[in-house]
Amino acid sequence: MFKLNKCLILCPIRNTTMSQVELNDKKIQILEVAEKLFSDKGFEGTSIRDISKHAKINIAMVSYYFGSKEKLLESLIIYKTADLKLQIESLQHQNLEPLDKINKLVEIYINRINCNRGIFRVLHFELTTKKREHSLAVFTELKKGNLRSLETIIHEGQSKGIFRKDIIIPLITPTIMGTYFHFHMNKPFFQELLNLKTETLYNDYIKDSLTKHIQQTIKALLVYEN
Amino acid sequence: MFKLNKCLILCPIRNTTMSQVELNDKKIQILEVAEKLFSDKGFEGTSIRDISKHAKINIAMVSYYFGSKEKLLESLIIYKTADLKLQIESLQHQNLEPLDKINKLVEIYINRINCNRGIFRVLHFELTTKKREHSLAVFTELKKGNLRSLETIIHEGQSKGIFRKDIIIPLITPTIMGTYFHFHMNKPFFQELLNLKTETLYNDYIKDSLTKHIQQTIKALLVYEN
Amino acid sequence: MFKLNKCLILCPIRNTTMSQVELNDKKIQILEVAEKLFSDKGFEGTSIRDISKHAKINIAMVSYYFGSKEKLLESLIIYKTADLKLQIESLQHQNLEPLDKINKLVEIYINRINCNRGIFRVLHFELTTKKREHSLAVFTELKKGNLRSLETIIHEGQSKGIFRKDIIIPLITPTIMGTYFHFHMNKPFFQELLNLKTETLYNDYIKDSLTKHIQQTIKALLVYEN
Amino acid sequence: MFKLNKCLILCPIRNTTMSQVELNDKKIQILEVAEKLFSDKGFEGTSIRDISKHAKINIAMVSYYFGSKEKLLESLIIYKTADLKLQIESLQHQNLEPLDKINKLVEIYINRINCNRGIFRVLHFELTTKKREHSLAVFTELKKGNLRSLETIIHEGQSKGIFRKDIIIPLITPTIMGTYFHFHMNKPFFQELLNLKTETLYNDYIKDSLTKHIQQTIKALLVYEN
DNA sequence: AATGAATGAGTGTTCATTCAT
DNA sequence: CATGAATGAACACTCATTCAT
Repeated sequence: MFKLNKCLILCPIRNTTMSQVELNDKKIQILEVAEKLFSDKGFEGTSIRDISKHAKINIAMVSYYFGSKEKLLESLIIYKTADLKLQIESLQHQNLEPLDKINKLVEIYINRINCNRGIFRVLHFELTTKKREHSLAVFTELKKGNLRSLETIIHEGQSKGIFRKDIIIPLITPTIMGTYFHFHMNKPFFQELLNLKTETLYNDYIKDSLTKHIQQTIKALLVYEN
Repeated sequence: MFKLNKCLILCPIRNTTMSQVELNDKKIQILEVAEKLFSDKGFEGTSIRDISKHAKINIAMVSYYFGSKEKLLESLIIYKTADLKLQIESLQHQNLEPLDKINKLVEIYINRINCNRGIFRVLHFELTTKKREHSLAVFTELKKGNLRSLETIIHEGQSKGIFRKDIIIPLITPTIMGTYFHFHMNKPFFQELLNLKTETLYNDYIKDSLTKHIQQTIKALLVYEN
Repeated sequence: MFKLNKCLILCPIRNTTMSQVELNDKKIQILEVAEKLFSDKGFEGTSIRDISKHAKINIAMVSYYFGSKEKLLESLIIYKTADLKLQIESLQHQNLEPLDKINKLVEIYINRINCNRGIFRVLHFELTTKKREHSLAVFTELKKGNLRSLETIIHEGQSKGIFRKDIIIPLITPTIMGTYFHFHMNKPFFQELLNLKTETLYNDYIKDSLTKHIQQTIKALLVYEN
Repeated sequence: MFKLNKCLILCPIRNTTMSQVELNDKKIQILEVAEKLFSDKGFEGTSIRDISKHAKINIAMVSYYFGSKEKLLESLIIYKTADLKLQIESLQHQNLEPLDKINKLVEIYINRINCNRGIFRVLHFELTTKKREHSLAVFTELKKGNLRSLETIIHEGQSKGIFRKDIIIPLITPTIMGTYFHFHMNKPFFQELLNLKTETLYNDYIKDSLTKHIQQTIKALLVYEN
């Protein structure tokens, strides 16, 4: 329960005014459905008819509201990534030890991604496809910002003598995010292996064990000296 | 040069007889083209027309040879994953220290995946889609086998007192593989960030710096004591 | 300058009350835009969206004002052909020699059609389509009236012994109008051929050379004896 | 009967090898249907469904055979205009008086256009639309060639002192063709007016009276001196 | 054994029109 | 009175697949 709340707080706030398109309830409904279907079946594997059926709206509404299927994807990405950046940035101004900041950062990352599985899946599936290199700009900016935040924290730890210096900082994010993604991509495999039969068990495992594993891994990498 | 050879040796041997379907040159040609296109544009984003055009074969050949587009994907997976398992298994019988075995294992993993980028991308993109949970069996067996090999090595290190014991072994593979995948999925991002303008530079970075980063990370995780 | 004025005088007077529909400024605006677009791209090739965009009105206005796209076309034809008939009729009561009357008639015809290129194009393109045989009534009446006027003049000339008698009067109008239309339908061809680079040059050519050619042709036909 | 034969002889020979696309029977069937429908309802007013229904072929065949609806139109134009030029050219080498040549030319023109009503309607309707200026090239060349033939004949007549010299030759074609077109465009009007109830009567009127009217007109224009 | 021809189902999109406000 | 939102039908076109040869 507590965790669920935590997640909701971190999830993107609905109906917030967006820079590009106004979002009424029906648009949001379409976006939510699209996120789920794109995430489940991929962009090309999802037809506008699918979306309209699940969202219980007329077929023509998607083109009417978003212009095209492609633009729907763009709107979806903008909508869902709108407030992703902020929390990481705020972290570096908190009064915490570098290691605690890193642990916190990992927790935020995993929690945030896990709450937004759908869109992150889309981001990874569709944006890395050569066809759609274009919509990548927003996502790239997000990654750059996050990397800068991470660098600030690690440099702080390095100058305090806590973190070792022979590490490649840009490769730390792949380790954090990649561990989560690889785990989640192989969800059925790990559900069977680790006996995580229900969604709740699976989610709890991510929030507890997996998060802890990643924190432990990053800590070891940053602190351990040969 | 040396590395390229190494890679070629590890890559799946062409024309090897397969259990299910006989592969003549034309079938292989189709499979190779399919791998590239599926990897670039996804399964749904690739049409049989695309494949037949690139493979310079008749459009009806794909259905004729493989039965359907879906079955082409299955054949592709079987074809490309056929000899993936063997080398990891042989590792545990080599006369090496546990840590060296781990380092070797990471190297083999990354090298193998990197040589087979295309099919791994397909495996991650298409097999994790709900639509195609079915073809997963082969892949699952592979993962289980690899996990057993890893466990053997780590248990050896643990019983020798070299590796710590409070680690979750099944989560180590996600860290190894996930780091690579996340890096590769964001190829354009890292190419710009790390100034890896050419394919050669990019590949060398993976084989040197990225592999070393993962080895360093896993080592730290296994060896470091709080 | 003089000719331009002349043209304006002959053009349909705006805001005149019509029998069937009242025309406010917005309706007229729509009609004018519709004429241009129908003329340029055809009836089927023009969408209500096009019209509403160019006329800067709401998309629903067209259906609201005119009932349907089809009825808009009808309204357009009625609106634009409303005062076409009058001037020809008045001609026969003027105190002129038959040949001068014919010359005058040709001039009026060509000038009038040229001033109303748009609607005449629509009349020829869309009304001759089997789909829309129905709206033809107005146009037919117009043609009948004009033919009667022409007959009166020619009969006058024939009874005066000026015009030959072995001519088929109803075929004279096709020669007059057809020459103009065929010229105008091949506008780009003749603009290149006759070096009529600007709109002004093109219009002047019609008002001078083309009109004279038609007058010369009709005169020869009427007067020449084998 | 005789006239029908004459027409058939002049009409484009089917199944003749074409430069660009091979035409099998089904393609020709589609082209014939397309010609009729485009002629009746315009290009935009005709849907691929219409064509496929009338030609009793699958909807997909049109795109399959011709690539697109637009390209179908192009193929149609090329197919139907392929052999239009030749006959006019051959005329100037015949041993005839200039006036007879002109009469012959008018007869050929009218006969040819009348036999190919459908395509000429398309040529005039669709090619003069701004949208499709592109496919015009073939047609333009045809017109230029025809104009040159006409000029040769008239110059011959002028140098022999038979034809007057104060005429604008390029405007003669509009008079010939335009008279026919305007007559045909107003087919229902003239059918009623001239009591041409059947198709045969209508066609005979064109071949006799209309042709004679045009010949008479052009002769008068060329020969008559003020 | 291999393929060109053909097809029905499905794609994303645009259409003219309606209707509640 | 006027309009933004919404809709079902139709659009051109592409899809994977089949089948006669």
